[in-house]
Amino acid sequence: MEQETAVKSLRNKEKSKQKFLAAVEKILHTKGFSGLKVNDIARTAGLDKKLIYNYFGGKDGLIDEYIRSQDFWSNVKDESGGAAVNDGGKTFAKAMLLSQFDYVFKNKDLQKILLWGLIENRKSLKKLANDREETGAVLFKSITDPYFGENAKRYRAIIALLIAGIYYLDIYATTNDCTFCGLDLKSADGRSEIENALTFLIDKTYEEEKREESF
Amino acid sequence: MEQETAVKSLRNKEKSKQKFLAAVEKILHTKGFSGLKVNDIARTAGLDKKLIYNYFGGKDGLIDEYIRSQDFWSNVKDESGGAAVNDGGKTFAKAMLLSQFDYVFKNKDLQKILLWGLIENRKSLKKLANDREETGAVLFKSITDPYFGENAKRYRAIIALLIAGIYYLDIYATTNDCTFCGLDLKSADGRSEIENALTFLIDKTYEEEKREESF
DNA sequence: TATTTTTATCACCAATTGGTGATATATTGT
DNA sequence: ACAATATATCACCAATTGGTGATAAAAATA
Repeated sequence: MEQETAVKSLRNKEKSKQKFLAAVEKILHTKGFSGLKVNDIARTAGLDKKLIYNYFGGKDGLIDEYIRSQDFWSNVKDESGGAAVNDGGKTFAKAMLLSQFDYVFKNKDLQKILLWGLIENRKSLKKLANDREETGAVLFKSITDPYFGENAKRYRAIIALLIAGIYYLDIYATTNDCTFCGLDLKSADGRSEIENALTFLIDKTYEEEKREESF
Repeated sequence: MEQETAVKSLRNKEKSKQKFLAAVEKILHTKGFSGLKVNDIARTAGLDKKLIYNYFGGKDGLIDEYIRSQDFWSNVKDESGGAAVNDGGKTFAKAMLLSQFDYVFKNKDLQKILLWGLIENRKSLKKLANDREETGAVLFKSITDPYFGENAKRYRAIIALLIAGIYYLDIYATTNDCTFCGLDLKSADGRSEIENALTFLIDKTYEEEKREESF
């Protein structure tokens, strides 16, 4: 059957699968998801396209497996691992938003995936969105919801707006060299301005709550 | 040559061009911009594809002319036409953000165009973005910049984040039935929560400035 | 070594893509 | 009615798309 140490052999199924997955990543990075054609993928991988059907059941299966193979949120999840949360998640929220703003800007593959999720209705993409929702849900339910009480939903809406804004601005900055609201989102100047706005808005959001809390 | 009242005739160049533009809109609405193939466009228009090359110089020319033909921002520009701006643009900003949130959600074609601008580098799309920038620049320069003084840039960053967030959330709500930060962006409940957050954040933004202004 | 199974390639398919030259038909002007 | 012109259709092209059956070659098994 199979051998555990089947690495040195020229014909290696696992290695070939990895080549296809790497090809998907490369094409996604260079041409975007509209350039993901079976012929191109096979050519990029240096293998025959028939193997895509043999190993993944087709183009869709390969793409789904690629998306599943990427853990796009792992690098951003535990940025401030176990930081102080006795402030209602204020410092955590700040750190999370700032790190997301930076991480998404640098990770062009993630940008493509985010965009993809806005266009195509692929199951594996929905699973990705669901994962992000579930990790967020833990944070909300355990920390901010009890802290903000009756205004918990408004807090969620604020975070939603800021996260979504971060996504859009980062993607916009990559594909468009035009400004946005007069800000150059590629320059360090423009980006620090966004960072200032993020911390400012979070500060204001918690400031209000503190006042209400002390009635 | 030509006649002004050339409407009743069966062969009418202008009418045919309009048919092509309408076909682009229909396909864009149903299949998205990835479905914009010359053969499909011609079939949808009920005309021969050769005319696309004769009249528009090709597929790109046709698409560019479609984008130019649409004035996507006209409906949202003068929502609060000449409203009170002696409050530093506070009420105007609120009205603008809320109307954008509603308008973009309803206008699926505009969503496609916004998405398109995040993917393809089409000149006509950049012109659209530039138009939005220029109209915004007038507002910023004349009203909010002098009002916020040294914090003018931060104000711009806040508006950028909120506008971008609105875009992303509206598009997300259309193509994805999943929640975002636990909010159902399709339901009236979830959407009013976002609206609350928008007004809240604008209030907070101006509140701070008032305090600083009175030193 | 011989055989079987796995891995990979090849040739080929129908359908679709963008694009064009030749031609037909309608409209206009004389 | 006639030619000239504008409008539209048609047949066809090469290149690319997704997809498959037959076959070759390497590896594992006997």
